[in-house]
Amino acid sequence: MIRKIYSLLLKHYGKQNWWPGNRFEIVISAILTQNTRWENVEKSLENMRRKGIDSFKKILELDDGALKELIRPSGFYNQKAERLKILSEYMESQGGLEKLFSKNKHKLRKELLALKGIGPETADSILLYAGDKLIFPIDAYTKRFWKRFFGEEKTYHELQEIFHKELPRDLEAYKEMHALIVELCKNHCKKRPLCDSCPLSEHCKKITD
DNA sequence: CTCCAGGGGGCCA
DNA sequence: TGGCCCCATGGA
Repeated sequence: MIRKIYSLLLKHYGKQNWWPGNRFEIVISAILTQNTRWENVEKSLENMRRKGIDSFKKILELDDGALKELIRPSGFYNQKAERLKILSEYMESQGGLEKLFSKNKHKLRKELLALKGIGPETADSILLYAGDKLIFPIDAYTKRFWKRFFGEEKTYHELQEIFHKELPRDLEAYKEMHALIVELCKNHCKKRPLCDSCPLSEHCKKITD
């Protein structure tokens, strides 16, 4: 069923091509986008580019006030500035992204989760989109989608196991499916589902709370 | 004006 | 990953 949904969503919305940028930007935007609209994250990324902040080393060289100012559009800038610093120190201690992502993915995931400000979704997004690891991130949209579609609430781990078991073992499928579910929910899985025009309407249970 | 976004930490029971 | 509150900007 997951594969069927994937193919329906792909046909309806097309390829999303999330996070086509470089690994550095993917990693920092994983923090910046926490509970924040992507358009606001782009403003912050543009601020960083304009100042030539293109490495974790340069983030560490910024004083806290300057960093907060650059990322202000993404909201929660006090805590996100602190979290970017912590993440940058970790990244610098690892000797570069190549070495980092050559580690065992489960070991790396544990290390990321141990950092303040990195929870399951942020860690898994970094591993999938920056590290090209076959790990499927579960976000609020995915939980909402599952509840609408199958009528049951599942935990992060339960949902992740389901997608890992049923999705094609294919990086593009993982990356696209996560983005496609977000696109679907932005349009159709809100509090009041708009089942009629939903591309999955024929398969949806039409849960209305 | 209100609502909420591509979460996570801290704290509590 | 229990539940609740907090963090903050900016678009609709």
